[in-house]
Amino acid sequence: MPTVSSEELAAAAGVNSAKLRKDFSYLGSYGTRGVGYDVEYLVYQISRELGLTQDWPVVIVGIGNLGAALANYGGFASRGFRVAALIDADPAMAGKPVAGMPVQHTDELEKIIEDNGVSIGVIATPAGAAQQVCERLVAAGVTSILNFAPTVLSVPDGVDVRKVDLSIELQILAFHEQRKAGEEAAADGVVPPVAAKPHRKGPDGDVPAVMPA
Amino acid sequence: MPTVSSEELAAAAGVNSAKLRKDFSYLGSYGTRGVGYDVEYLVYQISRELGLTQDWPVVIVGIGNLGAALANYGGFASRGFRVAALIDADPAMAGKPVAGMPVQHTDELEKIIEDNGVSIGVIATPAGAAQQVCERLVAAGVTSILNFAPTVLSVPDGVDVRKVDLSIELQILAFHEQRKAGEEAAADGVVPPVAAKPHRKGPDGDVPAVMPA
DNA sequence: CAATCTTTGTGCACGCGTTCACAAAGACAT
DNA sequence: ATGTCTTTGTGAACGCGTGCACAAAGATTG
Repeated sequence: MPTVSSEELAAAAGVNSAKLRKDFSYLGSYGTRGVGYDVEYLVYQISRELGLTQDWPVVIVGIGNLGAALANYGGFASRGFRVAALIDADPAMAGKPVAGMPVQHTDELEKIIEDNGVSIGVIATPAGAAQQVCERLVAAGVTSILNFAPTVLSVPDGVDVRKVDLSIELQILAFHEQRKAGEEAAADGVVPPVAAKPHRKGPDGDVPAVMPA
Repeated sequence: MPTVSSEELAAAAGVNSAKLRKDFSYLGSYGTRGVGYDVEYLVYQISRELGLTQDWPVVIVGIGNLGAALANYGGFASRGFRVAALIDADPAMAGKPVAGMPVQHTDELEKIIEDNGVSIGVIATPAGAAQQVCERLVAAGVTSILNFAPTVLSVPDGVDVRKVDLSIELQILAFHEQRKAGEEAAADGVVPPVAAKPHRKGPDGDVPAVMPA
């Protein structure tokens, strides 16, 4: 029986082995003392807990470049997601195949959601259309929304929204890039604009808490 | 002179006003006691610290659906990012206009990066090509990489990589969706599969620490 | 100019998550 | 069967970030 120890997994993942064992114990995944965790059982437990063993039908609304990219993205199927439908407001798109699936018109939205028991919707429309689409999704029974449109959606209680802003990640890179440049300049004896007057150091001594590492 | 107090900002952002003041004090942004912060100066300070006032030329490699979506994304320009070039390995794409800009062939990669002083690269290629593209970017002088390809990139020290996995956000939604369903079932007296044997509760009592809220 | 009022900047304490460290459990060898 | 060795599961301690609370600063008013 193939097994792994918490120590091996921790080293591979770069985390503390005790934390890993605590997290596993939360799942109720019993390991065997002196041996480790049964790999197969562990994979199953984690998959189940994360919802990977379930079938999650999702609809993608707004089949522009981003919507098409999402429809073609291979990572969904392997994680239990099934693209139930591609929906777009443009009548010219209707019937057009994207990722081997015909695009359907927004008029069909409610019917599609009810017929497929969809509870997760992806919004990849322009910002202007997002709120309206959101409301129709929610009214039709969707309770989780992944929003790629650059707008903050307002939803009733009980509905989860996650907003993905593609430029935020770039922002973070630029922030670090800037401080790389600043450090070099400092090493050269030039005062960098950013660190010109470090009035006070943050709690971690360098990076403000609001900025992800 | 228009001003804001930390209290107002904190209420608007839904955070603690003391934390907000601490973060501001890190920036060296002096407020005026009894008055608050000068809005204009504050905006400038934060923009500068975050790198929004700088010009960040970026290249996007891999102009498929996702690359095109990124090229068309409006949120970049307003945050100091300038798309210096779109690069693709397909010779048929070369010269084709995307987002009002001709796609250039991978052969030009090194020259483009050096000519434009690019230090940030975006990889939107298929998984198979990502590592190779990454190495060429790094060799040409790029020190920050935003990776959309579903692969873990290995890079030398001093190079930052941020990986964006579009399915992770869906995963998180599905996780919460699952526990919503579990709670309903529990309320109905049915034992949900997830919470069937909660051997041990996590530190926060419910959600394991590895799962974002 | 003195008194009062508002809001900042920050020391201090509390709480939470991570890590340490070890007893208990089970495998494996003798 | 007994002892040894490995690895789990978890209580306890440590450290860090968040929030409280207040003194200092400056504006504003009489």
